Amino acid sequence: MTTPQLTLYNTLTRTKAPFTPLDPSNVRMYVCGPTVYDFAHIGNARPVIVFDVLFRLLRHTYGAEQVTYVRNITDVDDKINARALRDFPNLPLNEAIRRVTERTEDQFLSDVAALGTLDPTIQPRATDNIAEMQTLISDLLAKEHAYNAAGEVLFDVKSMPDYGQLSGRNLEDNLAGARIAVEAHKKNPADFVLWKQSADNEPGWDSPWGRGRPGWHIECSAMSERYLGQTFDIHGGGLDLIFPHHENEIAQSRCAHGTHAMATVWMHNGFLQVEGQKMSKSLGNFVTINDLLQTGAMGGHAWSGDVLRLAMLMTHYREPIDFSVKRLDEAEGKLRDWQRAARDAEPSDTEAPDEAVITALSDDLNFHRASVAIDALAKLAGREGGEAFKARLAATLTFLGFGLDTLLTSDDGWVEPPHIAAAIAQRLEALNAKNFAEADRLRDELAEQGIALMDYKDPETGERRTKWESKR
RNA sequence: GGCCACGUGGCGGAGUGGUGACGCAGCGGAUUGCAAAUCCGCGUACUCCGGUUCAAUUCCGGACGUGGCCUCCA
Repeated sequence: MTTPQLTLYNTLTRTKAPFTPLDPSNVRMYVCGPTVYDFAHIGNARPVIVFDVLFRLLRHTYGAEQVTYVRNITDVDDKINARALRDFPNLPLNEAIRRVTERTEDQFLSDVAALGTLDPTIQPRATDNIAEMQTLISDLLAKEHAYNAAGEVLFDVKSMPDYGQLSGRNLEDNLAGARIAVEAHKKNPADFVLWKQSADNEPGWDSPWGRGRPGWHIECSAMSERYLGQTFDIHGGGLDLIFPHHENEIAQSRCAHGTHAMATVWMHNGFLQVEGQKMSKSLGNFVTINDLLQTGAMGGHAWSGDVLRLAMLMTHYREPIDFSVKRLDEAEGKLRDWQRAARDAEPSDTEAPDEAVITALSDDLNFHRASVAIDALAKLAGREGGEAFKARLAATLTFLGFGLDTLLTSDDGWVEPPHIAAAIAQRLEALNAKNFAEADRLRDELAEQGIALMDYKDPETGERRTKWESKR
């Protein structure tokens, strides 16, 4: 079977087009990662999950060793400084910052691992790439795309004739907005900082322009160049990064290198609301990945990471999502159906994921269409003689980053709490004595604990058996 | 104010210039001590107004609505 042609929507051209890697033996993707100052929220999880699916698809299409995926860790930022001062007021600043960034980075990595994501090939930190950033800034100054003013190095947007291509805005539009505070030392209000000076109580690095720290966009230009080259295939992130972040990355990289493109395809995931409202701390509906994994912040109980993953993928990545308990319930039900259907699949290293799933994903990551194919597969797997379908279903779920038994309970040697086994045995005794009232009482008692019983006949002996699952 | 997305049945969500995808929920049936699970069956939706067309939910224009960006933000 031939591999379907991958097509992707490109923000740069606002169209969907066939994807052709610059070098099929090394397909290169860069995704903007977290700024490590606080728990990642559920909105942060979306690009992580979406681009993980793309990473998996690229590995499937071009070969696992032929894909390089870089996701950075931003560990220099004024929000980090503020957090360090707040949380560790008695430590020296550098030590306090290190505590904040290490703790937050560890939390992020364990959160996203729970979401079923593969590790990116490389996860560079901004602070390990300061020298590279300085080289870029020097190049920009040498080519007169940047200037030094009031102790800052600024990018001169007027020096780039086609600035604004990605976001579809021009400098006049930006001026029309007129809400940008015009700073006197800027030649143009849209000019942005490449390097700024640090006070003694701020983190800083020595540079030709004095002790200071990098601006907000330069790190991605530096790290993508270092690990992926001056021009690479795919650059991804959230919708909100189109402007100014990605626009300015493009400006820096292209002007420094004299290239006509930084990345061929620019992909942006849509935004997310929580229960129909914009997520914000003031509304009190700010939900972190960790809240969902560990607490009852949404729906009164914790959720499995792969349920969060499916809830996120149920909607096309470019569409807005209303993240809600109802959605999570639906995702959990669907994933449980899939896991049940794949139960007892023969383990196999050679079984390939379902072709219809690959085809659907190859059409600009149409995950929902893929899930329809999985539904069909699950139905076939559940039937008599569905062994081959089971194996393919299991391979498909694994390929997509879902667990095979995270939602299963009493079957497959799942650990059964003794009190449940005892109650089930008692109930079967009552049933054999035709004492239905007592049997129903026991069943209700378990139901109150969230344990749902299901009776069925043993296929061999015709005897009544009872299985259970936790039900919320 | 400028720029950019998007508006499909109770909900989620594909897709298409011409016989209502699919899932969840719901309803009916089989099965069951009763349930659950499972299986079978059931749904005349495409924001509004114009235009193009033999034919539009699908193409074009406008209106309205929602969301995003223009300031750190996934």
